[in-house]
Amino acid sequence: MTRLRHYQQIHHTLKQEIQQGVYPTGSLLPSENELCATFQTTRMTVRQALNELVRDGFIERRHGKGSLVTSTRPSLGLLSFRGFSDVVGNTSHQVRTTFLNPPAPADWPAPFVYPLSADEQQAGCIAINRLRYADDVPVMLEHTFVPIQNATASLLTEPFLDGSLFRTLSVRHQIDIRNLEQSLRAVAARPEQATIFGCRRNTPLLYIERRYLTSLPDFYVYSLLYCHTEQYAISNIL
Amino acid sequence: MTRLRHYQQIHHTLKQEIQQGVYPTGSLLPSENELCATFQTTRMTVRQALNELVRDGFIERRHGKGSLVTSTRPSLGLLSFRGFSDVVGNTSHQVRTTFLNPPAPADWPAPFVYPLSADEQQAGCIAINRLRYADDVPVMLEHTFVPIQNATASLLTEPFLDGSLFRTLSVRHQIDIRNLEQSLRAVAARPEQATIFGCRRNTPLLYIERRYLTSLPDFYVYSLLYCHTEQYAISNIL
DNA sequence: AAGTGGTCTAGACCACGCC
DNA sequence: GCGTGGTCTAGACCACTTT
Repeated sequence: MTRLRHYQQIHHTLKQEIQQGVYPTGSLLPSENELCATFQTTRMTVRQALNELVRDGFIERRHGKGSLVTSTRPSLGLLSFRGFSDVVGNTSHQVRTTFLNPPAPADWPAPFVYPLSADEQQAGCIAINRLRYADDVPVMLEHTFVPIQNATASLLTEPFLDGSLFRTLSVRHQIDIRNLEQSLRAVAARPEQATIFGCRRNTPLLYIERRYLTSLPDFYVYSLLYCHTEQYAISNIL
Repeated sequence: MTRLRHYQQIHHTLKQEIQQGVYPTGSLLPSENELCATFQTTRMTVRQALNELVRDGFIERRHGKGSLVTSTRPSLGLLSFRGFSDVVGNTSHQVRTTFLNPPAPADWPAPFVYPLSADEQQAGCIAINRLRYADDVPVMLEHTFVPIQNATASLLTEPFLDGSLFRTLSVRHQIDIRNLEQSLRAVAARPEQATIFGCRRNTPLLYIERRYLTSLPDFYVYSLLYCHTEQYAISNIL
C-alpha cells in the first residue's frame, strides 16, 4: 500500500466533513488560503484536493466567491452514475424505496450476466431486491448483488444509511463508486413484473445491466434494473 | 470575449494535432518537458492542458512512460453495440451508417421534445436521419436536429468528415460536444419502425432523447434515437 | 542510469464577486 | 478595496518505466 498523498488526505478529510454535515449543502468550504494554513501546505496541493471534490460532484468552484457545497453524497458528475433519487425526471418527484425482502446472503444467479472472479464466485453475494417509487408509482425494480467481503458483511445486520447502499458503503466502509459500465435493452414485461408495476403483460420495459467500479481494486457491485417508463422516463444515466 | 488562457491554447493545439493525425492512436505525445520548451512555459501550465485532454478522452497518462493517445475523437456520449455473444464487450462489431435522406433544412417538429429558444425556433434546423447497422443488422434509427447558424449551414453542402457529424463540427467548426442530457424510455415499435428493423410490431425498442451541450454557448444539438435491442444491447461509452 | 509523469513548495499577478 | 479562486513561474524531490 503506497503512502497516502497529502492532497488525498485533504480530499478525504473534506469529503468526510461534507458527508457528516460539517459543511451542509449550500455552504462554502474554507477558502484556499485558510485550507493552506489548516493543512500546512500550499495552494497547489489544496487545489488538487478541491478539484477531486469537484470531480466527485460534491462542490462547485465559484470564482471570486468560494467552494460551494452542492451535494452531501457522491455523484461523479459527467463520467458517473447517478443514484436513483437523481435519476427520475425533475427532483420535484417524491422518491421512495422499499425492500422486497431484507438483504440476504445468496448464491450468484447462474448464469450471471457478468463474468465473476474465482474469489467472487466462492465468497457468494448479498442479494438486495428493491422497488423504487416516484410519486408513489412503482417505476424501477432493482436487483443488486454485492460480493461478500469483510467490509460488506455488516450490510446484512445494519440498516442502510438513509436507505442508500452506496452512501453506506462510502461513509461506513470508505468504498466509493468510481465509474460504471452499463448495457441497455428494451424488453417485454414478464407476468410477475407486470403485476409489480401494474401494467399489461409485454409492456416495454427498460432493462439495464450495470457493473459499478469502486475505489477498492477488484471489488464490483452489480445491478439489474427493470424500469417502467410509461409515466416516468429515466434521465441522465451517464 | 476573454483572452484565451495559455493552457487553453496548448490544449487546443494538441487537440487539433491529435485529430489531424499528427499523433495517432497508440502514440505518445511529447514529454512534459519538451512541451514546456515548445510552448515556452512551465510544467504546471502544460499539465493543465494535458489534464484537459484526459478529461476529453483523447489521452491517458502513464507514469514513467508518457501521454498515450487513446482516441483521435472525443468519445463523449457515443453509443456502442454489444452482441449477446460478447462476453466482456471487448468484441468490436462492424458498424455502418446510412443516410435515409441527405441532410436538409427543415422546420422543427411540433411539438418538439425540448424547449427551443426564440433564436432556434426562428432559424429552423437541419434534419439528419440516419440508420446505423452493427454487423449489417439495422440496430439504431437516429433523428438528429442541428439549429441553422453561420457555422452549421455548410453541413448541407459538404459531406461529413468520416461520416461523423460531431467530428465534422469539431474539426471544421471548432464546436465540441461538452456534455449531454438524455432521457430514456422503452416503447413499442410502430409499424414503420418494425419494417425498418425487420421485427414484429410492438417489439420493445429503446428510445432515447438527447440534448448535446457544446462549447458554443446556447448552441445545442438534439437527437432522438430508436434502438432495436433484441440482438445487440446498447452500451454507453463513458 | 536516464527519462517520464506525480507531487509539492513559495511565491506572483490577474479576474471576479461583494461591500 | 478586499478576499476569492484562476493562472502562471521556477524551481525541487519522488515514483515509475525502460534501457
